[in-house]
Amino acid sequence: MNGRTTTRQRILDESRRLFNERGYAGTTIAEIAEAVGITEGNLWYHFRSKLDIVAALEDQARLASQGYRTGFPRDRPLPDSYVEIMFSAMRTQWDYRFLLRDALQLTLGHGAPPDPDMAADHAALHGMLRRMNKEGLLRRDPPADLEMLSRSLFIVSRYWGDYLREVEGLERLDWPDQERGFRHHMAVLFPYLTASARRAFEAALERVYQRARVA
Amino acid sequence: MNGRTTTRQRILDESRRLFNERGYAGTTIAEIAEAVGITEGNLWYHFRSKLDIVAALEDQARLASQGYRTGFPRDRPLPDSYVEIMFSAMRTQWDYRFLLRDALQLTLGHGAPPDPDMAADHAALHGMLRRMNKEGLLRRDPPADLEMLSRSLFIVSRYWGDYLREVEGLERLDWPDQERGFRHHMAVLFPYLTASARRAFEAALERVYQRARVA
Amino acid sequence: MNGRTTTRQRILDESRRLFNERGYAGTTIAEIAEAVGITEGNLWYHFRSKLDIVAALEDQARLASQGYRTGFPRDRPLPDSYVEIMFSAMRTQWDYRFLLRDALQLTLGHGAPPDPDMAADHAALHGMLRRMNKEGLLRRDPPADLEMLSRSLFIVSRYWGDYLREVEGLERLDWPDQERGFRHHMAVLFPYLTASARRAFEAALERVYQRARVA
Amino acid sequence: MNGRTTTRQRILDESRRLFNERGYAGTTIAEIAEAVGITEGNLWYHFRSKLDIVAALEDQARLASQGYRTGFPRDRPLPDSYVEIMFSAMRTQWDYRFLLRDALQLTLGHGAPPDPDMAADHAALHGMLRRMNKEGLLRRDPPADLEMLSRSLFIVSRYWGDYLREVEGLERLDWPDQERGFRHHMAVLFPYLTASARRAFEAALERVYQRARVA
DNA sequence: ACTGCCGGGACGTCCCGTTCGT
DNA sequence: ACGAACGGGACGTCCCGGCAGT
Repeated sequence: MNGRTTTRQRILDESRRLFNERGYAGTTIAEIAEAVGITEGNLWYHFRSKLDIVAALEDQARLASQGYRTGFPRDRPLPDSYVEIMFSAMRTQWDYRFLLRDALQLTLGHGAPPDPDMAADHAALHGMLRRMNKEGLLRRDPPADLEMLSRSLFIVSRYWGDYLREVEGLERLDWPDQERGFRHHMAVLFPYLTASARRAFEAALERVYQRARVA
Repeated sequence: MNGRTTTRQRILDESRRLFNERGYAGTTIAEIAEAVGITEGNLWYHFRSKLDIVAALEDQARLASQGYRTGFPRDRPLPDSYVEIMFSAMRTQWDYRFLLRDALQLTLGHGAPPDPDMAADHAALHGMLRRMNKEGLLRRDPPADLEMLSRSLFIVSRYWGDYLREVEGLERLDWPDQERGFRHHMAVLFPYLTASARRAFEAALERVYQRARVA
Repeated sequence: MNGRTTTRQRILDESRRLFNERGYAGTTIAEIAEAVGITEGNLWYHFRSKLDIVAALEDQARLASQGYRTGFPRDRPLPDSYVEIMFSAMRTQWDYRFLLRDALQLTLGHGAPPDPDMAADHAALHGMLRRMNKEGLLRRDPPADLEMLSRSLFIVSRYWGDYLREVEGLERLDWPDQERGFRHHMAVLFPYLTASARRAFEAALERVYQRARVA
Repeated sequence: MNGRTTTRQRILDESRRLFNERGYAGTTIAEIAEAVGITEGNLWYHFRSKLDIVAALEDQARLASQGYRTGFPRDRPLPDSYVEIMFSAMRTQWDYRFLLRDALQLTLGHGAPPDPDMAADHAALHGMLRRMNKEGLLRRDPPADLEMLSRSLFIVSRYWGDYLREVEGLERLDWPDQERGFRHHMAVLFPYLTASARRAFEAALERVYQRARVA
């Protein structure tokens, strides 16, 4: 309609939305076409099969997650990196949540392994915790099992959106909701932090909040 | 075949399994009938529609969750109640996980509210934390936001199974896996407990483990 | 409608007719269903895919051709066996001609070998010629290459129907047409027969004709 | 790409190949466009419909068959004309075989008559046999029914390619295969020839073979 | 309680013809 | 001459609900 090749992107956006809302199998080609405002025939021109759309969305998700995992300068203070990466990861995992939720259906038959990017996100989190431990940000008193702690933290941020949807009936994840999710993530991490580390995290959080409110 | 009304139960069991594995929309009546070993016509005799099966499964799930929420004697020590209830909740939420995951598809159209039992599970957890606080099992030092803590704890136990499936590729939740999940739940709770409370929880955990290994 | 399981057979009959007339790809499921007088949904109950119909027709054809290849008593005079087998083969090859004509489309993808029954028919013909040679029914003067002769004979009877359709525009193969085809087959064989063998074949032919006219 | 109007010819070549291999209905516009290496929109520029392609191919076939039917000098010895015409006819009938095989689908609806060129080829063959009879090349002993003989001969050469494909699984008709086919054609004609005519045909055959091996 | 059969409709796919812009 | 994009509809598949018969 407006730009040149926007139709393809509009298809991807609407597909992602519908897949997330109704699941892959619960979404029909006709619904996608209608949401985009084109005919099914035209949709077929852009993507020859429903799985082709998923493949394109997978590429998008991969690009996004690689972006925030490698895109932050190593010399930044750890709390800032931690907060920013976790926020980006939460957002991406939510935006493409059907990829994980319906993974079993999507790979049914050609037995693909579980998504490697999920594990990569978790590994990044685990790595940051180890670095925080080395740099003395974690308390020694209740000795933390970093592996277990990182997994719990991962779960809280990964499934925060699903929790909201299932328990509170929300269908969209606005900024305040995401902020709340991150606070729950932090509620798990905080008792393991030293007093000074807590202050550093609070400050880092505040910086991200302000930037987000501007945008 | 053997008993009188076993067919109905076999239908429910297989449906639950398939719905969990492939999602509601991704499972066909024919697949259910074939898995049970009966014809589609016979299946129709027992349940007139696919949603009727879901309704029956919802009743089962409701009965189960009400059972463990009200079935424990009030005079038991809190740690024992906590551990047993959380274990039962984890199991039930996993066994009927499609009810939550596909809730949006299942209520699509007749706009039903989000599942009340989920909120009830969370409320029970919240209530136990408040009682634990009153009885002095929680530390005062890092003052816990009980609402937030209970939500994080809920998320860890509720989505532990999904995490395993998505990240580690598991398709079944055996006892060791459930035990691991509960340890992650505990890793979140422990830094908020007093030293004596921790010992009480460890003992309660051990009792449940032994009982489980016997069965 | 009338009998118990006739629907399945009616589907096979109409499918065979339409596949022969319009080719496999040129025939639609809707056309078959309409020709049978049932809905597409019901047709799907009997055959879950278009290729399933073809598979069932292949079985029918295999049974028929095995029938006439093994069903004739070995002690009959050779000319009678020859005539009867060739007639039956002509009929079956015509009735299921789409199986051969569209073989490439039907096996496209799962690279099946060419139909073995065709080769079996040709082998049976070759074998009869060898027996005729041993028993002195063939002339020695223009020494026949039996392999080549049997192939030419096979081609004339196999493609007689196609010839009629393509050149004379016929769509059905009535008895007089089949008889004409067999005469062309015989026109190829006769110059290779001894005088007495010719008379024996003429008599065998006459017997088949009379039987056919009665039926 | 290279020449100006080559695209049109490339379309015709690939279409003919695909139609022969998969049948008219079994071939899609998209497949043709992909085989040629152009877009469907561009293909539409050259041929507005699938049937337009067929019409152009029919013209090509007509031109070719008229060429070999009228292109041979009348004063050549009969055996040479016979052999050369039959070879050319075999080749053309094979190259455009889908025109005959799928004739029913192609004319479905606007009830066209069967292809006149087929009859013309057969008429030419019949005419040559009559001339051969007049010039004493045929034996009197087993008196040949020229009409029937010419039809059998026609069938053997016309369907030789189909026979190879159906029974021997070949997909291409190389020169040795075509030569074999012509030998089978000759195996039908030979017993009707006089001894001297046979020698003349053998010599004519040899001349064609040598010319073919050079090219 | 269970089977065989059936109808209507939806889904994913895909095809053919067409229009634009370059 | 050619590529990008598109519309409308058909095809094969398949699903869900339903009923007669036993």
